[in-house]
Amino acid sequence: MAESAKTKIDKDDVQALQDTIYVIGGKWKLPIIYSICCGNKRFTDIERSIPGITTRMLSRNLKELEDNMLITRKVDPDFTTIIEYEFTEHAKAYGNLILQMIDWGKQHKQLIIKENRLQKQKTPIF
Amino acid sequence: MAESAKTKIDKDDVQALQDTIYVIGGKWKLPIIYSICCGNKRFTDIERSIPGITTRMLSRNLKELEDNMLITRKVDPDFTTIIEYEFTEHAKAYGNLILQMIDWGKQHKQLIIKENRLQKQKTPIF
DNA sequence: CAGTATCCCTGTGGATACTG
DNA sequence: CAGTATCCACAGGGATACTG
Repeated sequence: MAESAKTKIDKDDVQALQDTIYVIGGKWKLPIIYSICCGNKRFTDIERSIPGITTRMLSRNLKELEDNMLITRKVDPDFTTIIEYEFTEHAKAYGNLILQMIDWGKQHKQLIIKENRLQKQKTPIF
Repeated sequence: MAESAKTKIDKDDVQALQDTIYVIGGKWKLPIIYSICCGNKRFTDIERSIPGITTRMLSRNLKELEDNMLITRKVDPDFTTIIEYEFTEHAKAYGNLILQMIDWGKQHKQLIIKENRLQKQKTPIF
């Protein structure tokens, strides 16, 4: 009984975190979500708004986001070349998180730069 | 001037999001952070608390989190086999985000299950 | 415009064995 | 206890070219 408190954690929570990262993980998911957040709806607009993304990556990631019901893909009934991506209601509950991640990322960058920790990184972020 | 509003997005924000996902991305980072959040401090405790993680993955990810200054590694001056991982102050500002991600992950899971979208996933999460 | 198709490379992660 | 070392598989991602 004198055993030091072995803290257990909720396995469901671990699973939830892994699910979350599975859905929004990878290099492009958050930027794409953010771009749509900002009002971009069409493929080429989203593509142009995100520096460095390729059509292939955009296409794949849009599909995955659609599979995970974060966005919907709508084809214009008259002009089938007009396709618009929009958030689902479910995804909108997520917007706040994104803003926080942006904030956190910026703060983090400042910190890392200030502390001159760049050398220790195998794969520097910046 | 009749051009439809081409929405631009803040490139710095995109970068911040990519930095964030770089730091906390991958399968194990969030679970590890969460485990430490829950009070686990030592290697073996953390390892046991996260289902499926291997020593290799834990070791690597702890090191990366340390490089990114989210945690500190403290060696007991008397017992060098006692090593404790703790959050930096910087990382604590992050706790709230984690709780939100757990929440979101759980909600998302419910939704996906309800909508019977599982079949459409190439790599089912659940 | 809104994507596919190919090819190729790297990094992440898993399995297993070993160590100060 | 707290890790390394090795080997290997696969998915994510980049470059480039092509299409309805």
